[in-house]
Amino acid sequence: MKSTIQFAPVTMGRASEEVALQIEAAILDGKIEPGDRLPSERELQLHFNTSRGVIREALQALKQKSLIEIKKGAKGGAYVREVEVSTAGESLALFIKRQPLDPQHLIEFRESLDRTITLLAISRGAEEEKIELLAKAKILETMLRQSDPDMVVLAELDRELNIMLARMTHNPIFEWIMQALQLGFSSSDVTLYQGEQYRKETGENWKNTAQAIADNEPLRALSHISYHYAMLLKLLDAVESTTDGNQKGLTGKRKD
Amino acid sequence: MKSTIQFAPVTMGRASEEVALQIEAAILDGKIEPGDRLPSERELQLHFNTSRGVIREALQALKQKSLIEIKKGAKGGAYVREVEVSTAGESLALFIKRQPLDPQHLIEFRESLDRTITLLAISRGAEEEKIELLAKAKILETMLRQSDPDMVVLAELDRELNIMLARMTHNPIFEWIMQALQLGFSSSDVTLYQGEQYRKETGENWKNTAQAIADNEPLRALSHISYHYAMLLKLLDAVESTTDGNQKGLTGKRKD
DNA sequence: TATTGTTATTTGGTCGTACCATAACAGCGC
DNA sequence: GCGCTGTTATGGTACGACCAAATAACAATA
Repeated sequence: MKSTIQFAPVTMGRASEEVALQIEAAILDGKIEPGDRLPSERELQLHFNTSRGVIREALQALKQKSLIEIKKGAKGGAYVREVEVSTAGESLALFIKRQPLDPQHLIEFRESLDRTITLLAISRGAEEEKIELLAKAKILETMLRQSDPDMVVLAELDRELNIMLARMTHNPIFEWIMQALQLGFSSSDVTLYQGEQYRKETGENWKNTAQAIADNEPLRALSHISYHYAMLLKLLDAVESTTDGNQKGLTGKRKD
Repeated sequence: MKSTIQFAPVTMGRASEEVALQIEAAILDGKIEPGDRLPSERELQLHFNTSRGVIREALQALKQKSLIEIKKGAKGGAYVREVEVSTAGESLALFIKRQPLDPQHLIEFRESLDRTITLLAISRGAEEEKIELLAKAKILETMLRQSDPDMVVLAELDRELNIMLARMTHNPIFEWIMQALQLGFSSSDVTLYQGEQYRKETGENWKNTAQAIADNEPLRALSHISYHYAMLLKLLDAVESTTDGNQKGLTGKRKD
């Protein structure tokens, strides 16, 4: 549609980066909007007066940043993506995966986050949201009572509960942080569920916490949260003392 | 050093993604460590039994994720990068640029974070750290009293204070989050300092808060923090009412 | 010996062309 | 109208060549 978009020809440095920067700037400035399709690689190749490889590398970079989405075939090409919460979370998740964290630090952070979120959820969350949260918590608890629950479904449900709670703050930043955390730790959290006692108490705690939230009783909710994390810490100590510490706990890497 | 690293040849789907995934996995599993250099593009081309373009696109993706760093010339190549905090911050910055956040949400998040961090800093921070924090806070306050302070230096000092406080929790997660936030919002924070009243009160508040921390008086510290953010909100309201709301406040984009 | 200038080699960066794979579309025949 | 088939636009892959930069090896010189 718009041939008015000006691309300066490129000569210096890493050409692909220049191209990527120019396109990124165009997107950030809103000159190209989400849903728009930018010219085909062969056209861009002409616009920028460069080779197709350069264009491809630039597009690859933008795709990595989740700025664009690339489709094959006719009418394919690079489409500007919509902004999503999860988008930003991925890199944080990657970061978390690489940096082995002390589980205690993680727990401490999560507890503080949970407390804040819970308080906000109580004061801001809609009635229906609280009811839905409670319902889901009850489902989780029921599932956890079973002798041989499906770990994957379980982890997913736990994840959903956390995110739902974060969403109830009606503050996207908390939702974003929570999503990132879930993304980063989802794989390791599963292992925890294997402890039977942990399962049982976790289920109860979720239910109790959700109940307290539904009843608008912040102190009771916080109390349950504290209990939950205290238990987690205790469990962690037990695990660490048995395995003699050559592992990194929650975020540790497991051998294949 | 280790030629034992096995790369499976690639045939299906988007080859470059496959390559990227395999290398990423190798890095994440610790099979290749930070500082290590992976084979040259031409060698990888053979390992993966693919074209050089594919390899280049894969490397480009990993570079974008800040997993590797690419150098030219002899002894050049792709080197596995050290993990850095700023890495995670960049995507947050991008996220914020595209999705202007409601300043109130931002303030809310920062306040909750500050409160948690402050409490932890009081209980965990070493004496010297507290003294240093107080010293820096006093410097900031002094600078802010001047009629024509250097905004850039000021913002930098403010940033340092925040990060130092976060570091005093002795929990790297808080430090990371704070760094990411500083990275993401640094540009917009500067504008705030232009309000004279804000400057003055902010300086005093930092000094008071640091003093309270040094004195191990959590409640007093929290009180100052609350006051600070309350003032920020008030100021924000004023700004928004005057500009008639066509801007996004803290995170809004400014015209060139 | 130490410093400096030169050459060679390695390695990423770019270019160009050809070809393949796929997704949408346009006809065509039924 | 339905379904098949070819057409076409477009990304994905493959070679092959050359350029540019960084380093190393070596020679020349003070």
